[in-house]
Amino acid sequence: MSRISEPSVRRLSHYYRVLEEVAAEGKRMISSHLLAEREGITSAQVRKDLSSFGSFGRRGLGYHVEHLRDEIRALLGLDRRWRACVVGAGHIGAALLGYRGFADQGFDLVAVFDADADRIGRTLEGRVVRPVSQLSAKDGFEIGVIATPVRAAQEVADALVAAGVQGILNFAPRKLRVPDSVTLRAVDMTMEFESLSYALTHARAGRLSAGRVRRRPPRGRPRA
Amino acid sequence: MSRISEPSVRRLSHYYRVLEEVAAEGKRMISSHLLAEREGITSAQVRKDLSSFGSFGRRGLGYHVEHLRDEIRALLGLDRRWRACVVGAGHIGAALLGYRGFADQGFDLVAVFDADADRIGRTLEGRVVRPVSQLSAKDGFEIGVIATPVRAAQEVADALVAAGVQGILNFAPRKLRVPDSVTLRAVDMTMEFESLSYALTHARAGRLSAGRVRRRPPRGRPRA
DNA sequence: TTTTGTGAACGTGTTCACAGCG
DNA sequence: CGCTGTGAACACGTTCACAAAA
Repeated sequence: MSRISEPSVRRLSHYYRVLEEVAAEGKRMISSHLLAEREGITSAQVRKDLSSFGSFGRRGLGYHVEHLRDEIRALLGLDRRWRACVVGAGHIGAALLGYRGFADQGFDLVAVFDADADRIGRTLEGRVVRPVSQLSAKDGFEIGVIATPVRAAQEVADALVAAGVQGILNFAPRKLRVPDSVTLRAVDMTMEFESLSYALTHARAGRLSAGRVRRRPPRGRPRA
Repeated sequence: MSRISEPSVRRLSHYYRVLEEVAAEGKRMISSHLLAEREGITSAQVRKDLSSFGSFGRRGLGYHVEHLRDEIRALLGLDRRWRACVVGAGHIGAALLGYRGFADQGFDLVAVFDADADRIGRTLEGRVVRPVSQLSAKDGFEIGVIATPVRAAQEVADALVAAGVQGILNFAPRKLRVPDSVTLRAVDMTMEFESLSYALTHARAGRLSAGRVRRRPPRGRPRA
């Protein structure tokens, strides 16, 4: 297990979901081809990804569903719980706090902060909104989620770093600067809309890059 | 302007934002180096990206801020308005409908649909929630946004396609199947959390791929 | 001199194709 | 035979480095 590419890690998340589904269906083994099919990628890609982490499959048989699922869960760090806080008690903050799926995956959004005096003290999805000035290391947050307006985002990022978070998930449409020791991920909805707009605008002019269409492999046996 | 890569289009969105800021600051010209600095990429990348769309710069001077901004706006298809609808009147739907930024970029979220009888008829961010069964081609939606629970996502995607949308933005954490003629983009918050979790889990073991750190170019003149 | 535009070099991720094992 | 694991080939995106233009 040497250097793992980021796209590979993202695919791991997908494999994990498929495996959860397949496990629920009661299947015991799954082939790289079947795993790939649900994902829209090639079976070679699946095998490459998995083999870069270890030898999880059995030649001639495929992968043991539950075993592989557990291995991936551990690889992704989902076999533990993460303490996270949300900064920004607006619409997005509320949406995040209200979504049960995160807790199911081990992400506990245990606190909400906001700078707006009108919001402080009110309850949002069961958590009392605290003033952002109270953000400190003694709460032991490992992850900070930024759900503020753009103008506040960098300032909040700095505060989160000062509070000792190891990772930040940023929902504000702005590139943030954080020290190398802090991991940053961004969800940029505005950019996604714009990327869609670009694709639609250029779609009829020859289907340029309008959608990352991925051909399924020919599926027949290799010629010659 | 031949084949444009998707990463290149996404960077275009960033350039656009920087140019809006810089234009507001009253600057007339900007160099590829300055554009790159705000973005954390190399100036060569900026020039490559821009030159793949046309010759917008002037050697020795840089790029004219307002002109380049307008060119990119047109390239991204932001010089027009898009009719979009949101399916799913839950937290995420509400967050999207409540965010003014989309309208500012030309995306009009003109309607909300939901399958839940309790929600239908209620008002959400100024729009009356309509039954998802009413979704039809006569509303002329160009873009459909899926903000439903996972289990409903594929069904809703099919309905949107039937209603004639050209593009779909999916917020449900599930791979969707749509015809090639429809462009699909996905915002997967769950995956983003998991990617963060992976990075944090493996961070101390040698800083593998924990954060896509991009070095600024050496900045000195080329040696030799 | 400054800074763009771009072919060439490079690096990285994906696909192929087959050896190896069950 | 079926299917994984993997080196080799390939495709693609990024960076370099320099000629051309202002």
